[in-house]
Amino acid sequence: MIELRHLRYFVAVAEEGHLTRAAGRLGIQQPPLSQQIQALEREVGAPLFLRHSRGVALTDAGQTLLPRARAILGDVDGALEAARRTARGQMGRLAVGFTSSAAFHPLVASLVRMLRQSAPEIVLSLEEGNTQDLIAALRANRLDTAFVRSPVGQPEDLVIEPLLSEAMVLALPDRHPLATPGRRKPPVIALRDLAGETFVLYRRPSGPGLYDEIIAACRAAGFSPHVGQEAPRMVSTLSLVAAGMGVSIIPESMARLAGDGIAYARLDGAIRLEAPLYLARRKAPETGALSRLIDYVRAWRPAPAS
Amino acid sequence: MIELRHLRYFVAVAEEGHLTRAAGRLGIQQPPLSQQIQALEREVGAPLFLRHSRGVALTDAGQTLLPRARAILGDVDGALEAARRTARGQMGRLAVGFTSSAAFHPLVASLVRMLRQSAPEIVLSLEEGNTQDLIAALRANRLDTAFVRSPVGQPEDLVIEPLLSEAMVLALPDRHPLATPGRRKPPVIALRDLAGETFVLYRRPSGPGLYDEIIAACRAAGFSPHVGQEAPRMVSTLSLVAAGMGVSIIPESMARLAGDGIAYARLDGAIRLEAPLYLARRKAPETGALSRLIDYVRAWRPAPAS
DNA sequence: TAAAAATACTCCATAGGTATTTTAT
DNA sequence: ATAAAATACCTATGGAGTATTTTTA
Repeated sequence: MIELRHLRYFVAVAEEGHLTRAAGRLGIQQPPLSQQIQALEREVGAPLFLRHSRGVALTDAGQTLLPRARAILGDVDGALEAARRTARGQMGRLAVGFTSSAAFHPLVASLVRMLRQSAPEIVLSLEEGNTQDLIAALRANRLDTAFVRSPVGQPEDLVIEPLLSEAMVLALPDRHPLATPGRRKPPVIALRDLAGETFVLYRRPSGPGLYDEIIAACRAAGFSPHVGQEAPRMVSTLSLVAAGMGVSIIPESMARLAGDGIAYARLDGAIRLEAPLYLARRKAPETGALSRLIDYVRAWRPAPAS
Repeated sequence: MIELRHLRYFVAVAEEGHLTRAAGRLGIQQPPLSQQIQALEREVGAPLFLRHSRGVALTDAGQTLLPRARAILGDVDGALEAARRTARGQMGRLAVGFTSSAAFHPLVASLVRMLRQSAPEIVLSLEEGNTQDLIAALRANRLDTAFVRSPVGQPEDLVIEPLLSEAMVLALPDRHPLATPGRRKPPVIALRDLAGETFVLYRRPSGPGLYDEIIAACRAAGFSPHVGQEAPRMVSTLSLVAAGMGVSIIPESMARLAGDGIAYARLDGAIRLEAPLYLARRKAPETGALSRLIDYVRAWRPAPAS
């Protein structure tokens, strides 16, 4: 059975044109080298060298083999090095999912920037979806990790790690009486002032979420909100708000989506409305690129002036 | 030091997802396989498999390595097979030289056709030159073999093997009184009828050759030929004949170059004028493609109706 | 508890070392 | 006569085998 040793020895002999010198270079004696070359020739079924009294020269078969042997030895080194880089998280593929609202968070944007820059050999595939779908994709190994907004409990096979929590803000049509377009800083509005408003809210397909929290906060502020429209995705609420269908309460990071026709206001209420961000992943030991991502998002802090 | 064995075992384990099953497939026991995989992981510096209680699964590093390992194992097989094909003369490169007069011989044409057809992986390089240059190129390893017309003695380092000998024919301008354009078969002309003609002859840069033979044959026929022009290459004599500068005596195979303005005639004389064809090569053991060529030209016989 | 991998040890095949012979110029 | 490769023989590393333990679901 042929081994890399045979190819290493063959290349050395071809380069030296001399068994004894090649043996020296390889750190072995001439007789075992002679035997290994003979074993290789037996495997090939034809001589690779012509024996002269001043050394050896490649036969045609040897000339054919030499560049291929060199390439194989280089490929082996390259393959091992690629595996090492992958283990170090400098290479590989990483499938990251996120809910539509997380897509606008500066953490996600800066993560992508960091990976592109410091580990360009990582093939990043980003996938947007609702929390349900993302969790299913994680379980099906179609994603390595996902940024989600709802805790989803703590399933046996997954780790749902809280990363940060951000304030929620009020989004309202810019022609709305509560919007004050002239001002630089967003106004602060008390939650109870929204008692008469129509709300446009994102509702998770199943289970509790921000929806329930918002309802609860309004109740605590003394009114039961009138929900005029429920949106299937958090981004769609913004379109509906811009269209004047009502007001909405959204994570602060989405306010950077300063689309036409929308104004934002800070909220003041009895219950502070917070939108948490979680990182979900399988319990299986994180590998390479993923642990790099985890390290990064754990250490991440919002840029001071943003 | 990593060996192909490690890669073979790695691929088997990756494909089976199970050390014990992979060991069965490889015809070894599980413990040594476990050790070899560990040795590979030590070499890589990172685990390639995640051990579960139902088998093993590839890590990211393992996933990176797997296609590369497969490619390497395939390349090794391919390299050995290429060497074998080269040894069999089905592959490789072959540099063949020939004098300008041999270029038109059907043997050379059929040789090229045979190689193109039955061994397309042989890269043929053809080079034309005078005998001197061809011999020098052979010695300098720039050619593997050459078809020449003059014996050049039998140098120590070369083998000059006679292949065949062909009749020489008379080439004369087609308006010449001896030319009889109406006839299908070339006329037979006695050498002594050329006593009054002007000859255009190819003369080797050094040493004797066809030139001397032709002069000798004319003398035997009772006259000393009047040489009007000497040409540096045999093909050039034909141009000169076509231009009416005189008549020439050329190998039969060149008569197929039926250029405008030239007629051919068979010769009858006291000395039969023959043009031999030799194959020259180095004494070094012929390899692969060359021995294929040699076998072919030795066995070659002119096609019956040509 | 069961299934699989890892460890501990033993053995032997063979890579590699030493001494010598053969070969080719 | 010399330089190099091949052969013969010996040694010992490590690959593979057997028995057992450890690990994890």
